[in-house]
Amino acid sequence: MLDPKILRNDLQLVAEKLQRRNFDLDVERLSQLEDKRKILQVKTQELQNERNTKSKSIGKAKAAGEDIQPLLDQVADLGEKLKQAESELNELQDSLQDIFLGIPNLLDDSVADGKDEADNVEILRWGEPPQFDFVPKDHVDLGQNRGWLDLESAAKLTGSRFMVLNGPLARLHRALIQFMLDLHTNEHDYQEVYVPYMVNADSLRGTGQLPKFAEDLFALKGEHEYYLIPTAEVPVTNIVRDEIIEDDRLPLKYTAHTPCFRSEAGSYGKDTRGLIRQHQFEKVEMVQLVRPDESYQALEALTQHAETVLQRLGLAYRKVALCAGDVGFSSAKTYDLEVWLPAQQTYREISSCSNFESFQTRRMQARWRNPETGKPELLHSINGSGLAVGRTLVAIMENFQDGDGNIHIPPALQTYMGGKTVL
RNA sequence: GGAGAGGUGGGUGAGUGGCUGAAACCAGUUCCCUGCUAAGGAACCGUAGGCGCGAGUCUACCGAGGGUUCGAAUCCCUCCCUCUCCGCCA
Repeated sequence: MLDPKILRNDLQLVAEKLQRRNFDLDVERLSQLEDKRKILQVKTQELQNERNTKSKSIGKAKAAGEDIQPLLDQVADLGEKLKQAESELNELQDSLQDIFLGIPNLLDDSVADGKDEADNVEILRWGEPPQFDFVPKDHVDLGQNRGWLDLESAAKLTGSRFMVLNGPLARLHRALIQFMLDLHTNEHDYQEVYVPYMVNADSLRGTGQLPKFAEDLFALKGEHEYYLIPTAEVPVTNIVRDEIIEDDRLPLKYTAHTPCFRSEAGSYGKDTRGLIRQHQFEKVEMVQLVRPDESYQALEALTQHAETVLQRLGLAYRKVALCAGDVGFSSAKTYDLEVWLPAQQTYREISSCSNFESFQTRRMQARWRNPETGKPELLHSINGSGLAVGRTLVAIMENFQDGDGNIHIPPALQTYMGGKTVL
């Protein structure tokens, strides 16, 4: 959510900035509602004031043993008027809130203009895409040839966009998770957390998935209104919801491995082959909660932490800064890391690292106590994948295959594979 | 699932219809005293919002939402959560 003060005072400016994302803000309607709100709020508060004062004087009169009936008569119709004013005001504030919750974050000035992913800005490339003296297979062929990947069973068990892994591939998948968690906790100073895989609606509102993106989520049936998490970002960031963090605890750096569940509504026909786009996938996530003036520095560092995973594995990748049209709803600035996939002869997203500034923390009232002012102020939140495990598995299979259908295990993972060097 | 207890400001914890936005203590900030890494004293010290150039002033908030009342932290209802005991269980 944007700062309501900016929305009140600089509505026109906000609208202009949002144009960069192709978001049309209904300035007219918003300022009309806002004007109405002001009038109604003043009126309501005046009525409340009147009620409070009169009630107090009734209390005093009663204590003094006076007849309070005349005073009671005075406030006879006040209650009705007040009740109506209050409910009108509530209604108005609810609709303002609905509008506010639907407005995306303002972009950082460094974000380039652009319409879609074609306009993203490449920052760097790392590593050389491998050269093969044979036609490289894709991960589906590689996996199915050895019986490691069983999509038929997954379809039987559940449906499309799920996977069953067997034997060594299942182990490699697990090894990747351990490797990533160890790297971030041992070398990057993150605290590992284990969190629920189901969350309530408040948490999803906090990080921005609700109310606007409900169709991307799996909602549970039953007595609880719970949702499967689409990313660890949701439970981990919401740890600080409604909290005031003392300065000496900052920055908070969390890492967590969780499954992620996405309905992938609206992506029909996209990436239907293989493991690139699944309803359920594993991810190791990094989340930081930092002082506002440190958040862009933290974004660079966090992105670097994700890059380190790729570098240690020896996977070629490129880093791109998303353009205005491609940055997500809640983010002010986003870097994507894209790993080289030989079968597709292209770079594919494997990590997304964003600075949300105070967009999420305002929704969840996550604050810190600024020692300079002594006052609670909003934190900034940063997160990024480090990395998406399923896609990393795909990248390893495809990049480290040989002509005989073997997968060579990167040295960094070998200790996690019991010393094995080849799958 | 059954029985009971409870949810109050950054923390601990009083408060059972008006004088309580909330005692006291701890933490914090400022000042005083003290010639020294101690101790003592005083003042300030919740969050959000409205109006006002401003000093200021008004409103809301005591788990959440309803209700009763001129008036609710306090009474009633529903829900959520925590703790204790019993049952069940990976």
